[in-house]
Parts: sequence; structure tokens; C-alpha cells
Amino acid sequence: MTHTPWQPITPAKPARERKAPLTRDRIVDAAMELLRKEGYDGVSMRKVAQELRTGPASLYAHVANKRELDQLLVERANAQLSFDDPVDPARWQEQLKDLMRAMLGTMRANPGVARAAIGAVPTGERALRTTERMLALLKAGNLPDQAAAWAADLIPLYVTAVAFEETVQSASDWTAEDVEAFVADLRAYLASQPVDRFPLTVALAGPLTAGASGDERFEFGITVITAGLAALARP
Amino acid sequence: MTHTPWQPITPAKPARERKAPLTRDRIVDAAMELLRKEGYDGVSMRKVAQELRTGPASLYAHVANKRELDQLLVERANAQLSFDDPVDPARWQEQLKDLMRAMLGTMRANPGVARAAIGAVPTGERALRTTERMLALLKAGNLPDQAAAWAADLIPLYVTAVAFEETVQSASDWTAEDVEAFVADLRAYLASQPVDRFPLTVALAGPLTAGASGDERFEFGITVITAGLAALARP
DNA sequence: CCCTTCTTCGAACGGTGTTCGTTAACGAAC
DNA sequence: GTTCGTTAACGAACACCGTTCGAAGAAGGG
Repeated sequence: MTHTPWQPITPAKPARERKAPLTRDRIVDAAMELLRKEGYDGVSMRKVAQELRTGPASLYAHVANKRELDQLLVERANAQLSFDDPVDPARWQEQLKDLMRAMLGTMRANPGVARAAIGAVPTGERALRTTERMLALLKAGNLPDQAAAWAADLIPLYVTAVAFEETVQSASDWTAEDVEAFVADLRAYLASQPVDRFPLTVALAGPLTAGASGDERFEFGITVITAGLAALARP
Repeated sequence: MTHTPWQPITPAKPARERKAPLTRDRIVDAAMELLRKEGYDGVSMRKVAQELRTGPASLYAHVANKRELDQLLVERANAQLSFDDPVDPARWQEQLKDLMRAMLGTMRANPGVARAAIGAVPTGERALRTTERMLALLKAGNLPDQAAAWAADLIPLYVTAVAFEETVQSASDWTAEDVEAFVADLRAYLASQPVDRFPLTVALAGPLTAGASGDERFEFGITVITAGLAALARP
């Protein structure tokens, strides 16, 4: 209905322009940029493809699926971690805390990575370096093998969960003031509960909503975990 | 092309059949059933509506959006928790562990709830009861207010993260054998790493992959957390 | 009986991950 | 130098998703 008969059906030549070849790395680059710019939900196969001036189908020649791309993003973020100071058995607890802070740091620097990392067994080379470091610190703390191994599972789980919670909270377009207002609302809500049914919740409405945006909560968490691990150390 | 001229254009009467009125509860019921049957990804507004023999738009008169429905599901699952034995200061650590076990239990019984709960501040009435119970146990353990409050945040975070990891692992169609095979593969992968770069990872390949499907890992976690909290108790 | 208010819901919008089948490009073999 | 086979690129489509709009029916009050 739109083209006259003498026009060829195939529109002459799209003349596929010569462009830089698509590679895994270029895909991860583009995805990472998108992740930093727009968060996890901003990373879709379509947008990544568009960034590379192509269609979504082209990506599947280099990446199995979205989950694999997610894992590659986690791996890329993990690569930013580096452990300079050598393991010092006398300071293993502080060094372990430093490692957890660093892990949270990279996740904060790349918002959305936590969402991709949670519930994905990290098997990349970079993740292995982190695991190795963690195990070294735990063994320096004289933990039994099984305890060290399970701790190496527990720690990333906690750090990732914290980071994930943060990125959900600051999702999309919340400003610092929005968060503050939300926390204030929550505090008021808790304080307004019936005292006879929830006496402690009402009494602790303040502490419960304290340090929501700061690092104090996280510091508390890593203190608890480190202390708990130290309690398991062999004499 | 299908109806003859003398038929009226409008098909007489859709005669909207009289049906049980849609309510919040019926929607949550249907969603909960779907959640249990097909996991979190099986719960979509469309499928819930279909289960109720209506269209997705109908749900929005009773539920603000998907996030609210998720929270209602979490609330529903929380309602299954009950705390019968009174707080006993002498046994606060064991009682706290029991609470964590119960929380994980309800999340396991309703696969997908963890996914809905993670990163959502629980403000429902049932969630408050859990918080209250937790605070009571922590205060029984002589923890300072701020420590108790932050612990009441840390504990659900950990339990939810564990449950979420489990539901991702057992997502959709993995059988117990599949999980076992995956774990075996992972162990072999870890053991095959270069010894000079990852000595501990290689040496601990066994412990690292132990107890993946059992409760030992979780027991380890709650032991660490409880011990860490006990270390913060006021003298 | 009418008028208002609320519920229901078909249709559509703009997104998502993924697959299919065709087309273009390139390296090797003749 | 030309042909051939392999592979990367990609347009189009599929089957979904959450959400919105507007019209139609039901229900209640005056």
C-alpha cells in the first residue's frame, strides 16, 4: 500500500556501515556506564545495545543472557578492590573490618552492583582474590577451617545486603531530604503505636530510626560480626 | 466479516455476571497461592487478576501498586509467626536464635517472600510484633538501646538475605540433585585454581562448599551474630 | 426516579528479556 | 581472483511485564 510496483521490494542498500566490532568488554563497558548513571533498573539489554548503536539481539552473540551480564558487572566492580597492606595476625579484626568497608565502598561507587550481586555465587577471578584475602584474615584470627569458610560466605552476604538496602532506598530520584522526611515519618509512625502492645518499639523509636543514612549502622554490623567471629577463635 | 447484518453491532448484553466482590484479602489470597506455587517471579498483576477471573486493571482499585502487594504478602507471611514462650533473660540468646529460625522458617514455607521483603521497610502490624519481640530479647540480654535498635535491623536483614539466597538457588526448576551437582562443580572449580595465587581457597574448597543446602550455614550465622551481640552487652 | 459515587475492566502504552531467520563480512581454499 | 563456509550483526517479532485511561455497570441516597 505504500510503495509503487517498480520500486524494488528490498530498499536498495542499507549499506551496513563498518563499525568497531562488538566485544564482551565493550558490552560490559557500556553496561557499567549505564549502571553508574541510572542504577540497576537502567541497565537493560535494549539500552546497552542502543548505547552501542545496535539492536539487542546482537548482544547475545557475546553474552549468554542478562544474568551473565549482571555477573560480569559484579566482576568488573570487584576488580576495583585492592589489598595493599599485608595480613597482620595482631590486627586481623581491624583488617577484616577494613575489607568489609572496602567492599561496601565499591558497591556504593557502583550503585546497582549490589542488586546484581545478591544471590549470585561469585566465581570470577576478582571475587576469588577477595575470598582469598578474607580467608587469610580469618585464619590469622585462628578460626577453624569450617568457621573461616562459612564466615567467607556470611561476610559478603551481609555487606551485599546492606548495599542492596541502600540502593533500594536511594532508588531512582530520592534526594537526601526525601530520605530524611521518610525516616522522620517512620519515627513518628513507630512512636504513635499503642504503648501497651509495643512498649519497646515506642520507647526506642528514636534509636530504631537513627543512623539510617550514615555509616554507623554498617559499623555496628561489622563490629557484631567481627566480635562474633573472634568468639569462635581457637584458643 | 463474521456477523450478518441483522445482528446488532453491540453483542446484545455482556450481562456482567454477578461475582464475588473483589477485596484486598481475596487479592492477597490469590497472590499468596501463586507465590507458593511459582515463586516470586510467578506473581504478576496479570496472573493474580487471571486467577480471580478478571483483568489487571481491576486490582488497582484495592491495591496501590505491585510494591504494596509485595508488602502485603510479607505481612501475610509474618502473621504466621507466633511467640508463645515468655522472654526469659537467662535464655535470651537461645530464644533469639529460635526467633531467627522461626523467621527463616516462614520465609522457606512461602518461597518468594524473601524476595518481596528484601529492601522494604516492614511497617505492618505483624512485623511490629516481631520487632517488639526482638527488642524484648535484646533488652533482656542487657544491650544498650542503640545496640538493640540496630540489632533489630541487622537480624531481619541477615535472615532475609539467607532466605533470598536460598530461593534464588532453588529458583524455578532445580531439583536437589541439580543443586548437589552445582555444588560439586563449584568445589571442583575452586580446587582447580592455581595454588600459588589462591592457596587458602584451594585448601578450603571442601569447607567452602559444605552445608550449602542444610541449615548448618544458617546456624553458624546466627551463632556468630548472637555471640557478637552478647559481647556488646552492658556488664 | 434521578443523580452521584464507586467498582469493574477492555484496551492500550511503553517498557522488558529473548529467539528466529536473514543478511553482510571475512578468512581460507581452490 | 574467485568461490565457499563460517560467523557476527541485526530487524522483527513473541510473550510477557506494571500501569493508566475511560467507559460502562452497580449501588446508594435523596
